[in-house]
Amino acid sequence: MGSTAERILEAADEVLAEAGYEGASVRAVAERAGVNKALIFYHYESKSALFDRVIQRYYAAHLEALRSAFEGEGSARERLHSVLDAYLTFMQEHSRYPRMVQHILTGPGDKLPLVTENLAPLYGWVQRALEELCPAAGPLAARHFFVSFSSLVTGYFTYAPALAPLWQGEPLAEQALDERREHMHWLMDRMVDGLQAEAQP
Amino acid sequence: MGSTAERILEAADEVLAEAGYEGASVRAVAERAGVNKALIFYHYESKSALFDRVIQRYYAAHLEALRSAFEGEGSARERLHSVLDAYLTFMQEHSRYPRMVQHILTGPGDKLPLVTENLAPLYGWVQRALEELCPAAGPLAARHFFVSFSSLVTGYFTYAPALAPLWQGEPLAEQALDERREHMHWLMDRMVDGLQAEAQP
Amino acid sequence: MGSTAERILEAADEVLAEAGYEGASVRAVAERAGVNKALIFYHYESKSALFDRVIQRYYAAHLEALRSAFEGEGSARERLHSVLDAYLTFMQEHSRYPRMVQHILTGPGDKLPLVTENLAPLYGWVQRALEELCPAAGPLAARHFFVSFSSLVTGYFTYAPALAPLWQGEPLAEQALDERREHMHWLMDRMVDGLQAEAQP
Amino acid sequence: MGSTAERILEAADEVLAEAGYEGASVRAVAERAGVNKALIFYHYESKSALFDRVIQRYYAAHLEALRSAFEGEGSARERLHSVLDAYLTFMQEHSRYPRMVQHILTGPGDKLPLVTENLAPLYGWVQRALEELCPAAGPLAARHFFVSFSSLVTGYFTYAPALAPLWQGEPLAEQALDERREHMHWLMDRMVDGLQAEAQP
DNA sequence: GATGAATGAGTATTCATTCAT
DNA sequence: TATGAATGAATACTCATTCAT
Repeated sequence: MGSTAERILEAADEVLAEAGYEGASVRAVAERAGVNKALIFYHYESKSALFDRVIQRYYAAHLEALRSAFEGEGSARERLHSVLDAYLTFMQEHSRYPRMVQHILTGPGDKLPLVTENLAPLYGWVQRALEELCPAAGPLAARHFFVSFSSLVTGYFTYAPALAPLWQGEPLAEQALDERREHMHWLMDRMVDGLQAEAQP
Repeated sequence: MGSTAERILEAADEVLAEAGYEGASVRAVAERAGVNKALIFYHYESKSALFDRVIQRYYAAHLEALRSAFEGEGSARERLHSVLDAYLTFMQEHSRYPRMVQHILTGPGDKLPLVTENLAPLYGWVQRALEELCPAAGPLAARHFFVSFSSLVTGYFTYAPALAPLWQGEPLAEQALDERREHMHWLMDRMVDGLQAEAQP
Repeated sequence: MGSTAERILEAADEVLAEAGYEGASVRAVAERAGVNKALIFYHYESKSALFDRVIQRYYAAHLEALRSAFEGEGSARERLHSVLDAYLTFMQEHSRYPRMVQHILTGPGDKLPLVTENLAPLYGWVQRALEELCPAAGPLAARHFFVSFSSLVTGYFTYAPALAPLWQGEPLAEQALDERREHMHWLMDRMVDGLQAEAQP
Repeated sequence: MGSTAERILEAADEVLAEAGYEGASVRAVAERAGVNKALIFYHYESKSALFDRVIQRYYAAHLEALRSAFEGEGSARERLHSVLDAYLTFMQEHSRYPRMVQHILTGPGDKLPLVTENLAPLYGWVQRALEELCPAAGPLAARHFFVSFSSLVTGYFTYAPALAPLWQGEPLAEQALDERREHMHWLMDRMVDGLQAEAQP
């Protein structure tokens, strides 16, 4: 539980969130974990491998958190709301994670495969969840909604630090996040409404 | 036009897009611009100042591109569509820009003020454009739609490189972007429909 | 004893003596110590901290060498001669030190506090040693003799390299230093004679 | 009078006094003189040549100021006092100069010939002024008094910045310098007294 | 497991100097 | 005379990584 390797991983998590992969340094991780710099290379092969683990750990938890929601019963609309809830709850509990992913996605391509790999299953699930609502191609195809959902959920965490000075309170406070959740469910309903209306003119 | 200072700025733009601020090096900029490293410090005070210029240049152009759309005539719905069009066109022409902003937003806070400063006027414009449609507070307040619009527009560019292997073609190709534009106009209409329905129950 | 950190310190001592703080480079120290440049920053925080150590080491030894002479028994005249002897002996054994101090004193003020700090106790000691001989104020006050003694002792080492071509032999050779010591004791006696004569007219 | 070349020389003077040769930069001189950096190389061959000029200018004025005092009439004692006065007056009017010389003397040897060259005539004059008072060799030879006088005069300016915090007032204020002058004349008298006593036992 | 020491390649930045205009 | 642009070599300092203990 509190093993050294885990303490290092936890420290790496914090450092990665604060500095991004390029800005993060092994020394910073060692200092935060309270261990010798060389020990990090004993437990993890390299800086790159260490931070890969941090991301992988998040992805594993993320996929696990969404799987049951996708596999749930009920109408497409119900399942989508339940997925959105699970998604937002996970993000709320790990608000560093969406920021890390966005940072990797917009950074140098080296780390991109890490994201792509883990995005693939999610992409498949969303495709299936939307297949009865969406046309197979065109601007209302499932793949567009996949991007839209992802952007909407993660974007809020991306913009949060820039919004803080413009808003009255902290965008990541619990109350603010609850309101955001309502906003997103409302959006989701409008999308489903719209898709159903398109289906039967 | 092709002055050395501009060649450096152009090179810095490319390097910043590829590597992000932390990953970018002055040497890389110098090599790409084909100039001596020291010359960069002659033309720009520091690495930080150089990349600030790159961002500011984009922001100036971005705000200029949106101003006329916001100031246009017509119904709220029409103006919103026109803003969305201007927004997407600008992003399409400068697809590195949204990625840079997202990278800064999710990185260490040092460069955050640069984004906040420039986000403020945009925030004000959106508030005004939505004021007749949105309630003053709660989950349907204008500020939530500001985040949603921003996330939707920029998110596509963020996710593009990760989507490429999952989709059949390049997401930033002209045809794909046109389809995305249709998708976003459809979303915009659903939002406005929803807001108008809320207004008169 | 011959640890790497000490080898670096010794090399820094030599380099500082030869080039002065501004002229000294970390590379020069590394080369002279036969170690990697980065190792210097591992053992000492910065160039500034490294050279501070060099000076502090001298000052600690210097103060230690003079303390017993100041605390000795005997008449004021005897104690002054004994202090002068200890002072000259220390300088003779560390002839780089007075030159370093003079160089700092006449250079940019950054490093000045380092000297001031260490000069303070010496100043106090001299004040006390002279209090029964000197008036409290005016041109014969102890503080003037403090400057005069200090200048006379250190000045010889300052001028030594410039004197070498004018004199027949090396001013820092043992024999020359012994003669200089006699000169200074003679001067000291003339000063004490004079002060005593002033006291009882 | 206010020609560009002179403005540069004046700026170089100030910069040299503040930073020392190693710490001084051509850019700093250019900025202070309000001219383009390259112009300095047009008027003066190099950084080294520029600062050499600064020193040479001082030395020429210094020798000129002392020549008449050395050549004056009167007893040896009178002439020595008059030289001391001229010396101190010159230093008082150019307090940067003694500090520059001390800085060069205690720095890397490159600039040493500049000092030695100019020290030689002064050395000869003092030898002659003292020849009737001093033995030809030994600890009371003229050459020792040359060093002692020089050290005493210049040393005060060297130690001034370090003394300021220990003393009540600024050591370079006019009043303080006047008191110092008295102190040195007293010392001079004690030396001459002593030398004359040695001559006739 | 864990540490202190060590290194080569990298970082941003400043230097004195040159040259075309 | 004067300037803006340009450069190669230097600056202090940090990096991820290795290794002996």
